[in-house]
Amino acid sequence: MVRKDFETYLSVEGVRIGERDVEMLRAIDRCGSMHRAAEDLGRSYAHLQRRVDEIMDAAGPITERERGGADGGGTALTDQALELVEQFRRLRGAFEGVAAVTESVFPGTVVERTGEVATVETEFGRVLAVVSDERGDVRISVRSDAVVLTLPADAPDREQTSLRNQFAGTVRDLQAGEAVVRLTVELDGGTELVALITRASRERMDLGPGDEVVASFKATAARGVGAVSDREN
Amino acid sequence: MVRKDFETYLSVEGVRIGERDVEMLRAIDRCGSMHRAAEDLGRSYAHLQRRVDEIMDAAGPITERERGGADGGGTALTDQALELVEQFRRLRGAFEGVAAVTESVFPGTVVERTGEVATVETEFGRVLAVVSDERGDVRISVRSDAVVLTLPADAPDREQTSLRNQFAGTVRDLQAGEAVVRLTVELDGGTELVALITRASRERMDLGPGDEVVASFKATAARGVGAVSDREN
DNA sequence: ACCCGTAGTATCAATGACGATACAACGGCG
DNA sequence: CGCCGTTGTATCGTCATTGATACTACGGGT
Repeated sequence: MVRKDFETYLSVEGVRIGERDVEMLRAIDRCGSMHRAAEDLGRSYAHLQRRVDEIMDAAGPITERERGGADGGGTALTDQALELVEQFRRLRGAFEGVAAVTESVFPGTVVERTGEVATVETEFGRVLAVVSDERGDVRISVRSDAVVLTLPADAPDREQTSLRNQFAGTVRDLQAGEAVVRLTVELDGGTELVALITRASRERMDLGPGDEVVASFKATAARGVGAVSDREN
Repeated sequence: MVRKDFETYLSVEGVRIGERDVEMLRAIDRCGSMHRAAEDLGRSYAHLQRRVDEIMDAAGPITERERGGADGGGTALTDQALELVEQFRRLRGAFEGVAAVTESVFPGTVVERTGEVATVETEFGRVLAVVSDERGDVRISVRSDAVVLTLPADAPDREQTSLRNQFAGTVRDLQAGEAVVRLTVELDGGTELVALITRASRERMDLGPGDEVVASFKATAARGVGAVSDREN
């Protein structure tokens, strides 16, 4: 089975700060010196030091270094460096979220567009989605953690919310995890849309197979990509 | 300024299929033979062929090849390969969405947790968020494309929807793009939450600075990461 | 029988990343 | 003054990736 995978980077001034760099910065922070950090990570001091300099050149004052003295000196990270590390971890966390989540995919046709947002005709109705530059036939993919379920009686007025895409359906499958429940909702035309909601939400709404629900998602949570084959023959 | 960056992969049987591989597959599809694909991409046939074999070993029948004949033979992609390419593009699209979107970050403290979902105490109230394994002080980051805005009069009943996190606030800043508007909402305690909604949504709801709104987001759209420094001293 | 463009394989060279090693400079302390 | 653990810098060897090159095998046309 294919697994979604990724690598995270923060690019600044042409330098890409990756996982390895962040581990390096954390080791320096932890150890208080680049020598001990290098030893701790099992890598050479020379290249570690050179890499820190490269990052400093691009990203600004990331370290404060002292040499000589009773303890021989040392290197400390600046707050700016810690902020960088934290930003990296937030970004990686967001990517992990994408990689961990299943998505629902269905075909459609772009019928209108304004900038990046397009109206796509599908089997179950019109969907607003982010479509970068394709036109014609596309496949829409909706992150299942972006799908909001509402009981039909309480469905918000379409005019009064930024939740543009709303579709009625019935709950089919239900897989309970430790904290999160994976619900499959069948829309018109038989299209299946997966929604990820917390266990507590499912219990409060008392959802189960056969129940009618309204599934909603924002236009910015739906993305369209075009057909793939450019075959010449 | 730092830019969010990433590389996308699909891993199958220990082989990581990346951007370069997908470009290779598309070139084969486009050109009809590996030789012409190699030339088209400006890379050597030998390694391209070897790489295709590696991917075939891992991912199954990706190509159908013929040699000899009037045209000398050629290589075609199977539907399975096209599906793989499309899956890659969908994944990359999802990552692009994450990288393009701004996020709102605010500090909080984990007060309770069930599996990956934690209740986090913040300046403006309790937030349900996905927190992998941290405890104590964390920073919550909310993707701004996951924030749903509703007019207070029409705010959905908390009990009847899977939108767990709801906070009242007032619109402060408003930056209009071509198709998408970036709204800053000030919550209790002065915390600022950024929401990305379509231009049409903003017009329909007639939102502007000073207006009261309810900002909502799902627990699965909020992620917490722990403090970064493990300093020993 | 030969030609041609393809698939398939083996081998060498260039490149880049990185560890290993060596050495100078620094500065408080005994 | 010399010791020590740092920060810096330069150089060399190793390894992995990949382009370059050369070769064989294939099979339908001419």
